[in-house]
Amino acid sequence: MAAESSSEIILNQSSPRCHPIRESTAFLPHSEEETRFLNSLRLGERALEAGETLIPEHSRGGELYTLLNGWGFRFKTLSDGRRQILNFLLPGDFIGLQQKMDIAAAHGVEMLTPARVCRYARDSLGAIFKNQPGLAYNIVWLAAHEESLVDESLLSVGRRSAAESIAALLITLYRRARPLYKNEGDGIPFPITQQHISDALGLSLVHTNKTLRRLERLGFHKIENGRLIILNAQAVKTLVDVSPDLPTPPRRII
Amino acid sequence: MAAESSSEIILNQSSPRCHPIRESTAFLPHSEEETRFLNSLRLGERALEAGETLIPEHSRGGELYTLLNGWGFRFKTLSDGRRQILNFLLPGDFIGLQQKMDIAAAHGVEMLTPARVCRYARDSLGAIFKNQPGLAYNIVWLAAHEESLVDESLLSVGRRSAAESIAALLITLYRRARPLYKNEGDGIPFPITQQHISDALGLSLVHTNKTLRRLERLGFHKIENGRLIILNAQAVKTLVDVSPDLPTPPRRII
DNA sequence: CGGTAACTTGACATCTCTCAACAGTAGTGG
DNA sequence: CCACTACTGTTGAGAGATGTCAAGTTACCG
Repeated sequence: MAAESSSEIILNQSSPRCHPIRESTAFLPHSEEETRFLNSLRLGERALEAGETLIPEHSRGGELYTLLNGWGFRFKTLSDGRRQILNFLLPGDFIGLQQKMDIAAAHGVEMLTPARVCRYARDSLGAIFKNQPGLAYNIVWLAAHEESLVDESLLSVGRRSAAESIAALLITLYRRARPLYKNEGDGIPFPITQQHISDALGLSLVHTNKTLRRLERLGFHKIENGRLIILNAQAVKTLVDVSPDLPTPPRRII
Repeated sequence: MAAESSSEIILNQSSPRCHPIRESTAFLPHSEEETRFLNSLRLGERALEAGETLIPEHSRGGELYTLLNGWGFRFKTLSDGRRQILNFLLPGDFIGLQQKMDIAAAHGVEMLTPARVCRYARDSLGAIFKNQPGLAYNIVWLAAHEESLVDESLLSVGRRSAAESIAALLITLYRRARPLYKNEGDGIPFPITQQHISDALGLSLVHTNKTLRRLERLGFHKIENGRLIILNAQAVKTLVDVSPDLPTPPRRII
């Protein structure tokens, strides 16, 4: 993650603009009208620091956000502190749907890096559904896609060995992030600690470390200077048999 | 599950009707117009046998269904046969969204009991989004709610012990199913084998059996004659700290 | 230069898995 | 009516993967 201004500023100008995601070719475009409509719903940006909580774990009916910049994750914790990361959030992801719908057992959201989110008005969902069926469709697409990520994670945690799980996670993150950072040379930014990997895969920190080192010694990947590089994608794919690449660019609300 | 006619019949009359879910008070009602609109999209029912596959694992762009009757589950498998059940499907659940949206890595769907589903026309999603924002909203609600089930399952598999996971699963199923079977006396129908529990929680069959027996000996629950009864809900809740009950009745597309 | 967070590594404990055998039940066909 | 098969459930014994504890090391930051 490039360093980003992280002062806690909430822009709320007369015409609140959210500076768009850089690599917009990575996403399906909106129509003129959709863009205009979304502009009218924006409350402006909010900047967050690394480690900051965007949504507390048991909140209800909060705001809706699109992640413009930076990484985060969704999580749940048990009363004794055990934590499970549900999935990682990358630029373009839509945040807060479950809370908005007052679904019980909603998760928390925390940032991994300094980040900017675009805030949407409280009744945006209703407005989008009434007036912009195309955008509403995007929202379901995003929800269904996020669920598919959790599905994949559940498959890992439930049925893959530690090494397979970790390899699958690295590959999945690489695939999701790579299109966003095409212009930055090899690999992707990797602001995730071993503790995060542990919490995402239901492993202990120690075992995660040992397995990660083993994969690195075997030449599968390299993590250095906060970047992840996949060195032997073919071998990793053989090891983990992940599903094939996405055929179409992801949708978005921004 | 009561025995159900399970001949492979596809009704496709001039005015295809789907016999509604019995206990409709368990769901949020539709408006007159919404009901009329849904009627126009229905292709009729399809009856399935226990064990039958409704959606094969790597299919794309299939039909959409609402489960009227009977239970099923979503699943993924690895190439060597290891299987993970993602969540269980109960009457009222909406099926096939990920496939419809051509999201890679979609799951399969299989029935646990004889079941009836209501089939919807191929372009129903678009029609609903264009014309019935309220129903479109229901679809996102259903998608977000299903994701919250997977979230909870991931928390179990990742961070709970075998006993905690199993107890949490039993409670969650009980809570979901109980409103549907209020008129049947105690407990809920329980068409789930120990192998299914294993595959849902990432456990071995043997360990599942031993843990289940232990919980039963401890007086937490009872499974007999294909029904599940929770005997000591308070104790189980203490053991697993699941989230509080849903505040509102679930939505539906039917 | 001290202090904190992240990362490493070894030794040992334990939960869960695998293997193996058997019991109960339902369906099937002779 | 009885074998026969298939599926589900049950239990014990030993093996293996992963967790826990403990002790550093490295990197970063004020």
